[in-house]
Amino acid sequence: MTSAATTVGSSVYLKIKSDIITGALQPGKKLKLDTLKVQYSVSVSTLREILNRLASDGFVEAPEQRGFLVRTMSNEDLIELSNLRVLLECAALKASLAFGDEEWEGNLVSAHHKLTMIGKKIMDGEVVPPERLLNYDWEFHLALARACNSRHMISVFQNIYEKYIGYQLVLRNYRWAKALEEQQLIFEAALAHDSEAAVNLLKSHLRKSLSFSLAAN
Amino acid sequence: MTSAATTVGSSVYLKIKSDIITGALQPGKKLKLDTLKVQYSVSVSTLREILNRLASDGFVEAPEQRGFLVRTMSNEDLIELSNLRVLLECAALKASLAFGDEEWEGNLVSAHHKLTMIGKKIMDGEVVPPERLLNYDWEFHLALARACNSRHMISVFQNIYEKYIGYQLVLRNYRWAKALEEQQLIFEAALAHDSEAAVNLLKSHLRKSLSFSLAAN
DNA sequence: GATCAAAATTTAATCGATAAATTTTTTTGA
DNA sequence: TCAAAAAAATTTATCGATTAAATTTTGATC
Repeated sequence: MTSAATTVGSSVYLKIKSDIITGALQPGKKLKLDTLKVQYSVSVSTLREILNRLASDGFVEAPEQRGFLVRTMSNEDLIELSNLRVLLECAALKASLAFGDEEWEGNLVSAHHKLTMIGKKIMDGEVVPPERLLNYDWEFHLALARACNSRHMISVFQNIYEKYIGYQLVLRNYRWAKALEEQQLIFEAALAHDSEAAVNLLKSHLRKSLSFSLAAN
Repeated sequence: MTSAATTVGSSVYLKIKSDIITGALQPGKKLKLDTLKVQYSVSVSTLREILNRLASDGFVEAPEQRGFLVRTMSNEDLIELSNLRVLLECAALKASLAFGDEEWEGNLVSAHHKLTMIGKKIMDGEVVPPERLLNYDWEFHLALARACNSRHMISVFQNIYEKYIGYQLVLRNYRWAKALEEQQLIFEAALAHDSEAAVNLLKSHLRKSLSFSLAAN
């Protein structure tokens, strides 16, 4: 999801963020400095830098004078994040379809192919680490949005996506088969440069994904 | 724009952020730890926590292993931020008009009144600190969006607004008269619960504001 | 005079220690 | 027995110092 890091600070940042997204660090959990210090082999100062970043990102809450805790996520939050995702991702997709060139299409085909491959493996009962699948899911959705010509848009979208996705990662049996079908249709509409169809299919995909998560709760 | 802070960390955070927005710390400027440490009377560790937060917020760039610098802003950035503002603020306004109750309207009337008052003072040639005006501008736009029932939406919107507004703050003679007229019309349409008109007026206001900033560059 | 390498300097990243605040426990008095 | 106050323990916020990396300067060579 992000590139390799060279400093202690950024590698532990990525690790903790990933641990929050995957649920290894559970929502609401108190993040005590002395404990984390040992767990991640890092000093308090560096740890505090990391937790401050994560607080700004919205993965950690930081009530004044009483440390840090993993952000909690209500159904309300999930709905809000999903709505934001629809708003941002649909706008980005529309722009991508307007601006996208060969470079963009090539990247999209590649991302779709990888997602399909790993999807088949899962359907065949093969054991696949969930982070791997999530990564391909992200790459596909990023590929759709990428040609929108707006770094700021992509950056906001990525943050919202990451916050949203944690919820689904916990669901052990997500509706992978259905999701893959829907993504296939989005892909085809995008390649055909049928903007309206692609946007509607994406919107519907995201809404169904939300309903499933809410129901499975 | 934000409430008072109790710790050294958060008060200096607000100060530095404000200094970046107002241009007291100029775009591209290297933020050397030893220098800032003295300037803001704070230790390196606390300073680094602050700069990490600002980096996540997008006000500061933090290239690996080479410290921090104030983020630069190209015309391209300004256009992207304006487009995002249109997308987010219009969606929020539409939702506000659907959900908004008496509480919301009362707050909006108050924000509009304050903005109008200070606008008149400026037109009369009175000297008003730009941060004050900016604060009222923010309060008005926040009041429009507030009833959208989405904390996440408001939080993203605020971040984009703050990044965008820095540009205009530098312009000593902004088109205040015109802007106030436009905001008056938006206000009236919002109170009349004319969703389509309000959204279109807001969109047009934001586009004109962008054009002005680009031309004045 | 230009180019590269090595040394010196500056700057950033990381660490452990102290001070300030919060939370928990114990004590005291009704 | 309970509640409030005081004391102790834990935890956070802040600081200064050390280590490591990047940048600049110097000096040697072509």
